[in-house]
Amino acid sequence: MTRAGRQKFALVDCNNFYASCERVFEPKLEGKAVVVLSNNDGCVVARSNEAKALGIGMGVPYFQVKGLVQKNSVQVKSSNYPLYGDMSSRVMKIIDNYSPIQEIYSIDESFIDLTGLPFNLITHMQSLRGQVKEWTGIPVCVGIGRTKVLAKLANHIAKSYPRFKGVFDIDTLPHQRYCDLLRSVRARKLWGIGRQSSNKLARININSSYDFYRADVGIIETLLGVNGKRVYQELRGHPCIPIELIPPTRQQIVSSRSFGSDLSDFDELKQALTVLTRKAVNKLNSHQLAATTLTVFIYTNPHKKDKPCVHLSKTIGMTTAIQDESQIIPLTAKTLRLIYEPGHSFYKGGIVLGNLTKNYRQQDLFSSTQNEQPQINSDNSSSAMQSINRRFNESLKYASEIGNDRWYPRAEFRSNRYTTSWDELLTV
DNA sequence: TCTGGGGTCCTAGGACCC
DNA sequence: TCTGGGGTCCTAGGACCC
Repeated sequence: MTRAGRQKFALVDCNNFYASCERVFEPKLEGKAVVVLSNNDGCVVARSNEAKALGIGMGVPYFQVKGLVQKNSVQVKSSNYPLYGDMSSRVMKIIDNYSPIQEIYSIDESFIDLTGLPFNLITHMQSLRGQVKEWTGIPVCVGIGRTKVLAKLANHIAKSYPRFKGVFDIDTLPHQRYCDLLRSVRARKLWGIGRQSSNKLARININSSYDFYRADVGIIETLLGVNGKRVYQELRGHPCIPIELIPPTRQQIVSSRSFGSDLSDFDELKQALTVLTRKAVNKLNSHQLAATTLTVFIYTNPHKKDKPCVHLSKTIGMTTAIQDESQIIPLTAKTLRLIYEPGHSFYKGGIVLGNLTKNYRQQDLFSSTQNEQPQINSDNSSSAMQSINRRFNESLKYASEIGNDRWYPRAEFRSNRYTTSWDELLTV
């Protein structure tokens, strides 16, 4: 028996989020098959229901479904992250009004804590759903359960069966019906059971969520480790994964891209990596963090079987944490120089700022301020540069950022940044 | 021709400590 | 001859998520 004060979680998940965002600003897409592509127009990362029905899979390379897309006049969009990010924050703000505790789990998902709320939860969540739709145009579904894994599963059911009108509480099922439901859902669908884990489970004849539910906990832990055990316990109604009220401080910041064209030339690579470094540093500063490691990497295309697959990377450590672009950008160039090998065509590259700490000034034990050239006050010059760039739309650049734009990712089907750029407002 | 980007956590193994 | 036990920290790789 569970103890009194049983918890209650809801997962609010936007339906086909990127595709839905595109529809808000282009209503003629309503009812049509829509797909949204990843950066560089590489893969399909979002599909409307109509596109799913055509058999366009999640994550498939775009070129593989181009024929299908043309034959069925599927509407294609490049991804437009400024737009999705802004729409996301609007949706999240509304959700926040429906519970005292909200965890923003991803760009299109929120967990909220409904424990002890004096409402009919189904009605409460129906009105959330209605308000998000009315105020933002984004359709959402809500799954309710006494653990996060169960709320996730309930959300899957809410999305799959229209008769629930977008809200489903899995705890309302009698035990027998709950077992029937588990039998109809593959274990792979459970939150936390990925491809490798489901393959391992299949080898001992665990295929459905019900098989998983009925399995021995010791076997699950041996096979899948503590994470698998947590999923197992949560599926049985024992909460193991708490709501994260405060987002944990991040441990690393990654900025990487696959390039619009393969790059061999050192200066072209340096240009691309400089721009990516500045993106990462902007993020670092916006979180008020500083980094003590920098990783630079460049890769050749692993899908080209006729050429060697080359992964070049190097991590360097700093004696003091740094957060200034005038320090980090030259380090990227220096590190790239160390790893660069001519003669390869690199299709992707990037940098990682790691071992992040709160941005406070720590003295370098090994540098003496005496007998040293006075340091240029890089702090002031780059903060001036940053404030100019904030005001004038990134108009100041480092010389090493300028060159040709061959590296720039493709985005053939990009919609406007309707909500974040004055030049790109929707005109009616 | 054409295959994303950004994260986290866990585990195993090695180096090192007393 | 006979070679413990317990711990930390770091790193690389794997797995998962959206």
